[in-house]
Amino acid sequence: MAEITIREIAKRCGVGVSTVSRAINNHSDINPETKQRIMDVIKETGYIPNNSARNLKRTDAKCIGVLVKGITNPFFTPIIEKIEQETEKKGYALVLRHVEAYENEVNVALELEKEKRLRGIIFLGGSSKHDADKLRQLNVPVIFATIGSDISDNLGRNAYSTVSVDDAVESRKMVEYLIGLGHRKIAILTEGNDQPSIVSLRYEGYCDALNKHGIKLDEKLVKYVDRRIYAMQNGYETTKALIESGAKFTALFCVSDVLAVGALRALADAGIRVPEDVSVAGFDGQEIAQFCVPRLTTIRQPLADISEETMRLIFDLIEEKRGHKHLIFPGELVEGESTRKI
Amino acid sequence: MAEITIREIAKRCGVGVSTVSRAINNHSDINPETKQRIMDVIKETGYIPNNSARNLKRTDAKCIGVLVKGITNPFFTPIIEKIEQETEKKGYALVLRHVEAYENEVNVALELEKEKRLRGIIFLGGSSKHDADKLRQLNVPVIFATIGSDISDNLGRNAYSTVSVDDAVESRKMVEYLIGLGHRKIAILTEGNDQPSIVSLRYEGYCDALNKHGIKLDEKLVKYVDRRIYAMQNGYETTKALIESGAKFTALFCVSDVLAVGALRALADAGIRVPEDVSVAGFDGQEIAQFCVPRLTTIRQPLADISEETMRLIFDLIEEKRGHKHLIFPGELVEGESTRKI
DNA sequence: TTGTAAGCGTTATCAT
DNA sequence: ATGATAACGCTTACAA
Repeated sequence: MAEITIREIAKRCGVGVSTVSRAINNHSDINPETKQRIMDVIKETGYIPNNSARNLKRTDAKCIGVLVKGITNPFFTPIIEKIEQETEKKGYALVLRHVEAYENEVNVALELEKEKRLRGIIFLGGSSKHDADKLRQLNVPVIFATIGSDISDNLGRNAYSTVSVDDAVESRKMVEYLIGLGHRKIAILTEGNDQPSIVSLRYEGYCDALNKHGIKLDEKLVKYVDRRIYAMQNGYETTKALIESGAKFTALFCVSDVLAVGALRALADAGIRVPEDVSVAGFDGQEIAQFCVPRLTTIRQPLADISEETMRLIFDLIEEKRGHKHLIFPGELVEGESTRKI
Repeated sequence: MAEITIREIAKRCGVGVSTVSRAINNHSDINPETKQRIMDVIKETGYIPNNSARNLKRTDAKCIGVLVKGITNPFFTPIIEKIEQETEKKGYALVLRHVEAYENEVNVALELEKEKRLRGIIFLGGSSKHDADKLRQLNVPVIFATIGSDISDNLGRNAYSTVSVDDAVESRKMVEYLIGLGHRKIAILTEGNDQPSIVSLRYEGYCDALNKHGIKLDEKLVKYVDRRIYAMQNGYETTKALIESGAKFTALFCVSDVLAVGALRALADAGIRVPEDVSVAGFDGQEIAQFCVPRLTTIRQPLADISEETMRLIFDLIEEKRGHKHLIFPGELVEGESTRKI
């Protein structure tokens, strides 16, 4: 069965292909009756325009691309929803693209920009460190949302924007909060910091806080999760290992809420009460934090602000109203039921 | 800055465009030295082939498409991972496409099939009821995974495949389990069943079970969640309303684990102990079910089997080894700590 | 092994 | 308001 094309529709309607194109694309310079006739035939035949051909020819596609590393992470859900809303409001189309863990998001963006004629690109998730030159190969504005970056790097500073919390600062905030509650033996569940990442910044904040308060970093209280398994499971097993190691701790700081959920379960299984025996804190402020038992003390990222400013910024950049910016929003320490004064 | 094209590369290398194309696509009929020279220039210039142009011309793209409604639903994560693995193993490329809630997934598929020259399509999430004629417009094999359907419909039966659990049967299994534990006043948290969906099948199973055991359906125990808000919040609020309605119940069956998590929290807030005062059951067997406190009794969907068979089937269909099938796998009732005998 | 040229299915330009 | 026709950037016969 031969694919039906615009030519075929034109033939059946007894009009030229450009007229059909006009009908499809809602151009004004077309007789409404002709248009109706064409639309009828299109519906009848089930004709669907080929997007590859359209993208190839089209120059003015108002399209913004969102590349998400870890798209199944519910953390991104509210951000994506906001992006969708604002994009539509501006009359732009959205291309949401999932980036595999092993893929380099900038490479994917490079491809997608050409394929879809993107006008702007938003990165969610993934690395916080990118080659500025490569970034500049993207001929359209680029924003990293919820991914802070090393903006002391003057080369990179003007190659892209960032809208995020300061992960190191927020992390320190949480650890200082725990210290303020009287904790000195504070364990941490973090990821391997072989790559520069948000998580390594959170680990940094932990170290800073301890340091500032004259608490010596105890290697035995630093546990790295194995990235390869799902996060809750990860948090569970690593916490179990921590407990079984016999190391003494009165608080456990997890670099994400999801890890913390696993930790809560592991502690419960070991008969360790939260917060009576051990305080537990998370990071992110995901939905689960306020629904788990006990509710989790966490750093809530201001996702509404972040998404809003991201959208404002991307359109300003597209319209060349201003240059690249690095916006930092404060996180909010939400006290749950998982921490207590000792 | 003019986009760099294959012509430009050819010119710079002093070769024809087809030679460059050969280099890019790893064709064998090319001098390794020429190829190397070309690849060097490509790297140097940062040239990236335009995918729209490639897809337009290409006829043999070995590509399978996965359309996911609700891609941020972690339920799909393990399935998608399996699909990725198997697709790669077969030397196929994967096009993962997010379908908006308001979009019709079949329409999106129709577009994508042409754009990307798909050879097969897998649907995850979304409606279980589709127009068979429209489905047949897709010229490639179609499978609905984890979405059972009304296969008594003879027209549709041969237009697509399904690989799933029988949601009505599994749901009945769970409710009968609760009945077996001595519960008679069993409330349910479900979605509005205005649309034919998986959830409506689960509700059906609930009714069947009650009916079979001579328990009259009590409208006051049937609570519909408001779809528009996030699921846990949804489960929380609806359960709260149920509690405040004053209706008496000893068990609460939630049509998804995520709803159940919200329910657990609402019960805890009301000072109702689980499972001592009320038993709670979920559905799906998501990761959270085994990490929440108390662990959730749920129906675990055999996602490994489902994904495996889906992949086997799609390739068989592509290679025309066999026709459409409707595979049903049994779910597993996992006893957690959230239910008890009364 | 390599180059030339003809499409792929659209949209944009330019006549009419 | 409409129709030819030339791109868009690539792959793939077909020639050389």
